[in-house]
Amino acid sequence: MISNTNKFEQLPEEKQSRIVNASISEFAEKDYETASMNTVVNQAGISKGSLFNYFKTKSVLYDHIYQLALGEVKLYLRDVRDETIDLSFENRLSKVVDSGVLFITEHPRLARIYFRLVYSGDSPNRKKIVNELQDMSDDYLGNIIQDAMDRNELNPNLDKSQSVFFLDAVLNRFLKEYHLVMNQRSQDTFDKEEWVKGITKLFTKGLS
Amino acid sequence: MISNTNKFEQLPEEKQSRIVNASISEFAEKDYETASMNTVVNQAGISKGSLFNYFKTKSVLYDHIYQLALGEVKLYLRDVRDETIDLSFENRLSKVVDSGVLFITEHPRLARIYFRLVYSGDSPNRKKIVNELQDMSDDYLGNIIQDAMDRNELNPNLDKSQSVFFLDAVLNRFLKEYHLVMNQRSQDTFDKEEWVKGITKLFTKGLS
DNA sequence: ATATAAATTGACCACCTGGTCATCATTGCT
DNA sequence: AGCAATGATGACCAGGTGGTCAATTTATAT
Repeated sequence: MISNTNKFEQLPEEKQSRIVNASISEFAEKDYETASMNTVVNQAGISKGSLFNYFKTKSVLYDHIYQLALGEVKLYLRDVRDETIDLSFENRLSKVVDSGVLFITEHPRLARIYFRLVYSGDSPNRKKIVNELQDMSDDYLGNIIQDAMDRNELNPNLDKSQSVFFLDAVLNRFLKEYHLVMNQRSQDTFDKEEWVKGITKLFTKGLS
Repeated sequence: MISNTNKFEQLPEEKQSRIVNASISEFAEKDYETASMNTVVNQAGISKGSLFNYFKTKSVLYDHIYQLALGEVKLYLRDVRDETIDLSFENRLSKVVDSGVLFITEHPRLARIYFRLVYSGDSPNRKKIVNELQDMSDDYLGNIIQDAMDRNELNPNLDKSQSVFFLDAVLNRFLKEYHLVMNQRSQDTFDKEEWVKGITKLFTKGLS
């Protein structure tokens, strides 16, 4: 018995997914402190003792769910990175936004957990996790910017880490807004292409 | 007895400020659900019954504190708007950042409550409050951008609301980061001027 | 079929929450 | 001084929390 989640991973898949599903829903709906283990066990249709047998504490369960979400995000990021190496900065940026939008559409609850995590919440290990995400984003966007600088699409004398910060800020905020609009089911008034154009223009030419 | 907080406002100022102080600390440290009225009464040195006499519910107390914070923010915004009407977009932006930095420095706990509120949290009336703040920001930054467009400092064909969105995203994220760095007392490595320069450059000329 | 081991259960625990209200203390008025 | 009214108190309440564990069910091996 090496891993904490070993007991859980040896469960029949159907039971696993019932538990994961219930946990995702609960952690998406309420923040860490407010999320209830009782709700999880009821929704999953298992007993409380079992859940605490599979995951020693609430914090361990949260960590498991978070790792799932992170893994999923990484898949999307890897894909879009590989598929856009040869594109211009503008086109690449556009694809990155698309990928974020797609993730939110396909995994709205995971997106919600993500936004909860980065934008506040008192999840355990929050600092560690946020730093981890920050490093990932810095690395990811840093590469895209560096490539564009190498091709003279962006000013090669840029403060790279600052530029990454700005890019990250705008992308994250945009995706957060998109997530919100999606959840309110009023996406009709939301012209994604117009926004993508605006973002790329801002970063290439500014507002003047 | 018209207002809900009337009883509270008739208290001796010293007692009022003890209660306000304790409340600010508690709501700054924990989010709404987790913040404890017991902690507030202990810290303020009053009895529980009294607190619930002054503020009928936790939510009413929170609202009172939030209104205080909002009022304070508005003072800063009004000041910087009035003082910078004649400045160029760049200089004006710089002053806005300065003002935000000053607010965070002088009211770190209120800033924390603010960030908690906008970036997540399940405060009561959250949606209403966030919309209120959003409108305020839209109005405020919208004016600055409009002025710059009128002077041909920014492209007059800009999508204004989009530009406001971007500006708001970057400014907020920057201030959030600044607030974080301040709280870790490691501001030595933080070159504010360099960041202000970077922000104004991004919005005027982009990254190329 | 039986004995053993492993998995599952839910009543139960100590603790904390927002909120109440009978009781007591203080004040102001005559 | 005595009375009334108002203010302050904290024990108390119902309800919820994360977590435990003796007892029971289920699976395995012979």
